[in-house]
Amino acid sequence: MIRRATTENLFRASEISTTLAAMKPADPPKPASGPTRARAATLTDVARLAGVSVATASKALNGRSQVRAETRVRVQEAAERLAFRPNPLARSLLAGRTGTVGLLTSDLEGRFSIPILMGAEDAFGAGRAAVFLCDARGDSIREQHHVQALLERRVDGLIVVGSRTDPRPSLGRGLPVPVVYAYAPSSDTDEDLSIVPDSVGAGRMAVGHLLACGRSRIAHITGDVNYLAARERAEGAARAMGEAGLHLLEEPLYGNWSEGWGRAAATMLLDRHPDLDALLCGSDQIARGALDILRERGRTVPDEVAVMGFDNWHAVTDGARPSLTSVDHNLQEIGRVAAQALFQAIDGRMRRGVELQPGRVVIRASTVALG
Amino acid sequence: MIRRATTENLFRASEISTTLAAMKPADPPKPASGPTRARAATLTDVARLAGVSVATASKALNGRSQVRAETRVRVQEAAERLAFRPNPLARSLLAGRTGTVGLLTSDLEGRFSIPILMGAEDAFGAGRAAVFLCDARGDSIREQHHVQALLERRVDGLIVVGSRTDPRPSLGRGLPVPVVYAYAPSSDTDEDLSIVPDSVGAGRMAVGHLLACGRSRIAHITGDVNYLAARERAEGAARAMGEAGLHLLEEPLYGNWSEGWGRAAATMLLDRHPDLDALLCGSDQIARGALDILRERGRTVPDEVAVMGFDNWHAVTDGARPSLTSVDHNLQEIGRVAAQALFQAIDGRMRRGVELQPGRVVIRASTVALG
DNA sequence: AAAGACTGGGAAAAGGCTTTCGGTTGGAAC
DNA sequence: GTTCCAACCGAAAGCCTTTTCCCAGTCTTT
Repeated sequence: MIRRATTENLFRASEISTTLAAMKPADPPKPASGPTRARAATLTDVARLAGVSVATASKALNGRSQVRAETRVRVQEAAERLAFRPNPLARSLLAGRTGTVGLLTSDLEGRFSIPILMGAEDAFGAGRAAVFLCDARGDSIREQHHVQALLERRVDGLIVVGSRTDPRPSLGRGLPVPVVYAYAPSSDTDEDLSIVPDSVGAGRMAVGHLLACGRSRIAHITGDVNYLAARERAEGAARAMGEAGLHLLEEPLYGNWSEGWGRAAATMLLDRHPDLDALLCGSDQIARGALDILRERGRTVPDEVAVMGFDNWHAVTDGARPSLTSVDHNLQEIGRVAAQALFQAIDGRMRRGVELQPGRVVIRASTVALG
Repeated sequence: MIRRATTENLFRASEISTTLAAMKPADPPKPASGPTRARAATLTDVARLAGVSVATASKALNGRSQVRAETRVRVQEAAERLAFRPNPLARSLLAGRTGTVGLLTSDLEGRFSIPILMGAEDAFGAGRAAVFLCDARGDSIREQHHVQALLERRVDGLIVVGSRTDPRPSLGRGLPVPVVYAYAPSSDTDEDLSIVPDSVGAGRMAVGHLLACGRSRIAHITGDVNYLAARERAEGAARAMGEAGLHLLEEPLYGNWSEGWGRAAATMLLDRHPDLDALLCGSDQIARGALDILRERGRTVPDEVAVMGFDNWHAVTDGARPSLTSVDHNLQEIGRVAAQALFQAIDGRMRRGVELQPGRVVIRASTVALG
């Protein structure tokens, strides 16, 4: 059966939640008219089938030592037969730990959050913790709300993923569980742990690659000056030039992160420095714009001018002509490291401060050694 | 403090998990050396402070009728004072429902999953359910594994998000909780519910827009023929032409989803049909490639040739010259509808079959009325 | 042979909450 | 003065698992 959505079933989620406590106290809601499903086997069932007490059954299944081997086998077989799965609710009610963590993103749209989230999900999955995903959509009220909801659910810890590398307000020191900040560091650097990309290092690394290609007349176009990432990459680039006894052709050109700005800035630079032999662009999109202008002006890439970007965004780098060399920030690794640090913190070994994760240069066709 | 990652703390998550039950039965693990945190207030605390029994406290806070108004207020104030939050573990242990759902994606990288996930997360958040995120990375073994893990956690339902609109294997009929498939429909259309984009309708809609712009010599370049989405959009496009008493200039050109293919196909088409006045491209990236060729050939867009794509991927549409008209599949809405349907299913009102969600044309500068 | 040391196993408590059911009160009805 | 009925409240059971503690054997020691 194929049905097309009509207006009648296109209503919003807000209408779903069962009407909340009106003014008048109401008595038990209708007795769940849903189909009765077969009840899952409990430890009691297993114990009965194996002919032992629940205590023994528990010990047998959890590998405690006070059980005879033969009894253990009998219990295990019983558990197998009944497809018994211990109820994690009961288990964590007792243990105080739930084996869950909260992953709080500020905006899922941002393409930077996703790889981090993947890395974290991966690490947690391997460590047998489940991840609650919450998206605050850049709204701090909503964020606060989600934090409360997660704490009520007794998560064992939180990872807060930002969408920019600029410091963000800390969730505060009073939380009952450890928190790790990823990508966007917490402003409370003394107390909190943050895992962030090494932007200065990335800038340095990029220039290093261009220098290694024999380029020396290098200009830098980058994005919004209000982004710490832009300023730090520029700083790293300038330092790397300085250490080689060189200077950028001129001060970095700040603008925004768009292709349009890449085109505009590249046009200006080509007019002012017709002899430039490399263009370092603050993002792949800016680089993409610059590439378009270079082709229109008849400057061959990479022979006459080498071009590189940041972010290693495949959709952009691979479609470019020629394909674009770019600095990858290893975001997935940031997610993994954050998850691993959170595990440690939950175990009582909390690290603090800001930890920088190195990036790497991914070489494609837009850069090549001179001559 | 700022630290740079060194090899010693760059180890993998797999090393984290505490060594699993070796052959020899082992006794209780070390007694959690973590710092002791202030215990959260329980219902018992509230009851004591309010001078009532836990039973009354529970009834007062849950709006049951058997409580005097004055007593209720006293309990509420006590709860307030202690910042009491009911422990959801205890609550759902009793109720059988956890208020959690599993969101199973096949690949987080795919940019199609993300908006769906956002829509679902949004709807669930509004309905006060928490979302467990799991990424199967396109591996069915891993998927099975995650399903088991989610069921063990007693989720109330599952949403399975695919990365292509081609049907995918059903998780099966034996599951103890309802499942809704989003984007990729289940192959078991009789039993399962799937919410998918209306690709035929999208193709029809696109051609409709071009016809409305007064175009009639229209060609269609699209992606991989193995993708149902490609074939269905082409079908919709062909039908819309037929209904207008027209035909596409030639059969749809299938290739892949890249800019490179867009350039190659556009080149061929311009050679064969120099008089074409519109190019319908199966993805924004393909359209982007086509735009590049048109500009290089000196054909003005949109005056001479109108161009449009599918997916409404902002990063691509906005940077294009001129900005690209595209069909948006309303993926976020698909996520929302799926979440809402799952809620209903959990309440015992399960829908079945395949439900199509309509897309919409987002008009930008690459299409305009002729003359 | 008596005392101690293990071993295997069970009873019971704990964890926090909801719900059932029975008991108490005060007032209205007879 | 009894009977009945609400309204209100509390004791206790139940959800499912883990852990502590104790008991009954069995095996070593002197």
